[in-house]
Amino acid sequence: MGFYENEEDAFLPLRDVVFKQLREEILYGKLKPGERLMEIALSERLGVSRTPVREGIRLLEKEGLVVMLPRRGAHVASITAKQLEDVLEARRTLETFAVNACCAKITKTRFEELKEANRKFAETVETHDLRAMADSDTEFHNIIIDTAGNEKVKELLVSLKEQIFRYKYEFMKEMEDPTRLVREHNEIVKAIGDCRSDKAVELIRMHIDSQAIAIYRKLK
Amino acid sequence: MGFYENEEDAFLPLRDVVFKQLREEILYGKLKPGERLMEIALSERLGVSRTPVREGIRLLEKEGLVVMLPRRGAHVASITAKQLEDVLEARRTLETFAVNACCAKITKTRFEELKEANRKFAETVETHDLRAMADSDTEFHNIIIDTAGNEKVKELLVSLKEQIFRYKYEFMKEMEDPTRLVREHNEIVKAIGDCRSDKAVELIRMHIDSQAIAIYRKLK
DNA sequence: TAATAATACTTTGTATACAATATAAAAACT
DNA sequence: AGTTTTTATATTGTATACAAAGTATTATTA
Repeated sequence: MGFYENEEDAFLPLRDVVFKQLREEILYGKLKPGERLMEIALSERLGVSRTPVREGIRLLEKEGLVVMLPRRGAHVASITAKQLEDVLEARRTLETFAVNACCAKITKTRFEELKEANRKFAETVETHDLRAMADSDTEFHNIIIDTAGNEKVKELLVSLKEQIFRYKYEFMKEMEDPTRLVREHNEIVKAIGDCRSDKAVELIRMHIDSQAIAIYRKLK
Repeated sequence: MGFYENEEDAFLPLRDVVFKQLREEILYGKLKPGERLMEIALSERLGVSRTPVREGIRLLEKEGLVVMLPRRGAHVASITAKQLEDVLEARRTLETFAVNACCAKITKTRFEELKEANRKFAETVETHDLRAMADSDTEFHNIIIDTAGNEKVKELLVSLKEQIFRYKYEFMKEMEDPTRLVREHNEIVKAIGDCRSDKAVELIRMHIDSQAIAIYRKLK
C-alpha cells in the first residue's frame, strides 16, 4: 500500500486495511460480482504480501462479500434473486424493529439530527452525485438505527446492507425521481416525531419494499 | 491435526477445520471467555502451522466468538449484560419473523418432523445429558427456522445463538425443571398446527424471554 | 481434424522465517 | 525497599518459500 489513504489506517493491521480497501471496491463496483480475487495480483496492487491479503479475504468471506471456491480462490459474491429476497426480508425485519425502538427512545436532539440528516440527503439528491447520495441516505437510516440503541442489530444491518449495496447503487443510477426518497424520509421523520411507531414501522416497510422491488426488477 | 475427527473434514481447508474445532471448544466451554488464544500453542496442539490457525481465528472473529486486541492477540469473547440483551433482542426479532413465516409455509410432513423433534427433545431431557439436550433443542428450533425458508435469517440466527450458547449451556446446568421447555415447545407446536401465527409468535417470544431472563440473572 | 494424453504453468494451501512490538525479568538507581 | 531503566523473552504481524492441486497448452494418436 505504501502510503495510507486515511491516517487512522496507519495503526490498523494490514489485514484490516486490505479488508476495508477491498470492501470499498466491491461496494462501489470497481470489483464486480463474480470477479476472481487472485492473491498475488492483489498483494502486488496493494503493496503487501499474500498473508494480510488472505486474512483480509477471510474477513470479507464472513462479511458475505466474497465466496470461496475450494482450491479455486475467492470470488466477489454475486447474488441470486432468492438470496436478494432473503437479505431484504431480514433487513426489513431488523429495521422494523429498529424504527420501533427508535420511536420509544428518541430524544429532542436526536430528532433534530434526523431532520438535519434528511435535509443533507435532499441536498445531495440535487447534486446528482450518486456516491454522496448513497452515503447520506445511509447516514439518515443510521441515525434511526443508532437511536434504537442495539449494537448487534446495527452490526447485522450494516452487513446485510453491504451485501445488496452494489445492486442498490446500480439501481439508483437509473432512478427516475430520487426526490421521492426524500419525501418518504420526511414522512418517516414525521411519524417518529409524532410518536406514531406503528405508522413509522409501516412507512419504513414500504420504503424498503419499494427499493426491494426496483432492485429485484433490475436483477432480472 | 494428523487425523480427522469427521471424514468430511478431510476435504476442508485446514483453516475451516481449525475454525470448527475452536468454535466447538468455545461453545462447549473448553475454552473459556476471556481466555487468550495463542497461535503457537494452538498450532502445536492442533498439529498445523500458524497460517491456518490465524485464518481460522479471522473467521471466529467475524463470527463474534473471539475479539482481537491489537498486538495482543485473540481472546475468547466474553459478553457484557448489555451485549447479551442486544443479542437476545436481535434473536427474538428474527425468530419471531421465522415462526410467523413458518406458520404460513408449513406442510404436513414438516409438522410431523417438528412434533418428532420435540419428542426427541423430551427424551434427551430425561437422560439429563446436557450436551444432547442442547443439541436436540437446537434441532427443534431449526425445523421452525428451516420451514421459514429464509437462508439469511437462518445464518444470522445461527451466529446469534452461538454468541450466547456458552451462557445458555451454563444456565441449563442449573435449571430446576427442564421439562418446562418441553411443554413450551408443545404449546408452540400446537399453535403452529392450528395456524395461529399470532399465538405462536407470542409463545416463542415468551420462550426466548424466559431463557433470556435466566441467563441474564446468571451473568450477574 | 477431433479427441485424448502429456507437459508446463498458475494459483491456492500450508509451513517457515524474519521484523516489530509487547510482556517479563533483571539490574541500576534513589 | 521501592521505583525506574535496561535487557531478555515471547508473541503477534508480515513476508517468503515450498507443496499440492488446478488450468492451459502442446503434443500425440485415432
